[in-house]
Amino acid sequence: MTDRKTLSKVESVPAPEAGRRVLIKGQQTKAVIVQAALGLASQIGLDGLSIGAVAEVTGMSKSGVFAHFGSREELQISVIREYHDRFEAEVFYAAMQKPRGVPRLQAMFDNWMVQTSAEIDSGCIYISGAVEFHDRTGPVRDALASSVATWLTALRRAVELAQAAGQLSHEADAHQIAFEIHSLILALHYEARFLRNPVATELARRGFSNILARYAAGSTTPSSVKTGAAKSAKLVAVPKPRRKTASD
Amino acid sequence: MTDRKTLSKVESVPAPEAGRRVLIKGQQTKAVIVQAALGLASQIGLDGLSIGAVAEVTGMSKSGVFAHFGSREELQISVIREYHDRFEAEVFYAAMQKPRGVPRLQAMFDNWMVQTSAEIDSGCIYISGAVEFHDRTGPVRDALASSVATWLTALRRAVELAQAAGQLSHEADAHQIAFEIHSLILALHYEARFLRNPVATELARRGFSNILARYAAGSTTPSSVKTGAAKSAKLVAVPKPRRKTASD
DNA sequence: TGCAAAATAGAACGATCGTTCTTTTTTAAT
DNA sequence: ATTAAAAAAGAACGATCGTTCTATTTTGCA
Repeated sequence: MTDRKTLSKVESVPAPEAGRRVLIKGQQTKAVIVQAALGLASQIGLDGLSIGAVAEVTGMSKSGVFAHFGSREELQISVIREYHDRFEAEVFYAAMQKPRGVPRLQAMFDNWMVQTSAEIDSGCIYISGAVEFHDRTGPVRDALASSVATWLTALRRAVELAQAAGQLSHEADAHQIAFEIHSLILALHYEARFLRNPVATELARRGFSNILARYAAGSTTPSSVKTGAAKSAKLVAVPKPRRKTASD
Repeated sequence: MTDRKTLSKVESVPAPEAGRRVLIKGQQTKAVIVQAALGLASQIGLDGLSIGAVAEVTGMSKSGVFAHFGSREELQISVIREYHDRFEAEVFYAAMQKPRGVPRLQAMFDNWMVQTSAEIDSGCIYISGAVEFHDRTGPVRDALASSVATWLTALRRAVELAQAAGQLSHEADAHQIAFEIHSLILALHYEARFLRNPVATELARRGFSNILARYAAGSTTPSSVKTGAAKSAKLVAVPKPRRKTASD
């Protein structure tokens, strides 16, 4: 039940139909707790997230907070779900409104940059969590890895759609392009947040432009990007087998 | 005293000349402790490094370990210095034997890849430490940031030398190229260590090849070269006072 | 071989943590 | 308004942490 995968806002409220007594107060405060916990976890990490700190922030008692989750792990997982939902809404869904191809890919990156730029101050649990749960096992790690993998898969699919639309060349594997995009975000976070490099944001943006230019369909030189849906005359090797691109 | 900067193996042993009684036993066990502590910190992070764990690994008592450092922070700083020295020897100095330009830059990246590949199992305190000490202050963070910044500066200088030698174009700023190289290493670590992506190493290598190809002098903009000692236009990062940087 | 200094061990401290148990307060349907 | 369930508080537990203090052992020069 750790899986989040795609959109599934369901399950949040246990549906008051069957149960005789339905107290919604618990769900409300639970939501408040999760929001506060996400704020804390972003700053000090999922691993450093303590129930006592959450209690202090929300003005509750430790046991009061604890009762809503039954364990710290469950609280951590709730935080991951909350972050997943927010990220999905603000980065993924927002970009899905753009037409397939480079425009959508560009929107994904732009939204991701906005998100990451905000996280230069607040922190990012996808990045801190990766470090904290490197070689651990258990439901928290699974929830985190699953959530990240879902997003990276969506990113790669956007690259594939851009290739299918003839806007990016098939010269490189979609995995390669997605990897390079991901790497820019990681470097932005590292250099801006830790090293306090004020130009990191610009470096990341330029890096993305370089990637688009390099893989622009039909251009061997990164001089221009062809936005037309021209069929790419592949000058270079390896025509990739097409994949069933789950349409939208 | 937190600074490490360039090579300076001095200071490790307090020089037995003046002191009347010199017991070297302490230095020996201290070195053993630091090595063990580095091994532990690589796995669980600098922040998770506990004196009790180090004591258990080395077969000593907590207070016995503690006495060598006086505080946990000092132990952490010793670990950072140890890592810095190893990294410098195996990645930086080893590459400095190659001729300036692309060969040296390639060697730096190759050595870095070897180091990072090994750290997919063991962990890397430059990466975990960055997450743990994001928005903290104090000597530990300073030591860590200083050490990382020193290496990234060396990397950027290698890029500049390759540009000066006419092997890389001046189309892009050296900061941009160094940033993109750094980003590949970070993504390799993230995807290989956390997401267990088995092809991450290959993706990173190919990414570096792409960078070299993109910025190969004469490929896109045949901006011919100034072989003179190119003055680096500094726009950057970490305003540190310059130090005697062994020219080469 | 003595002997002081250095190195190490051992026990205990206050603090914080997640968790459990018990008690009190609040909620919402009757 | 009554009342039982749900929500929240409060106190206490065992464990772990960094650190301090006091003994004990080991070291290396005289």
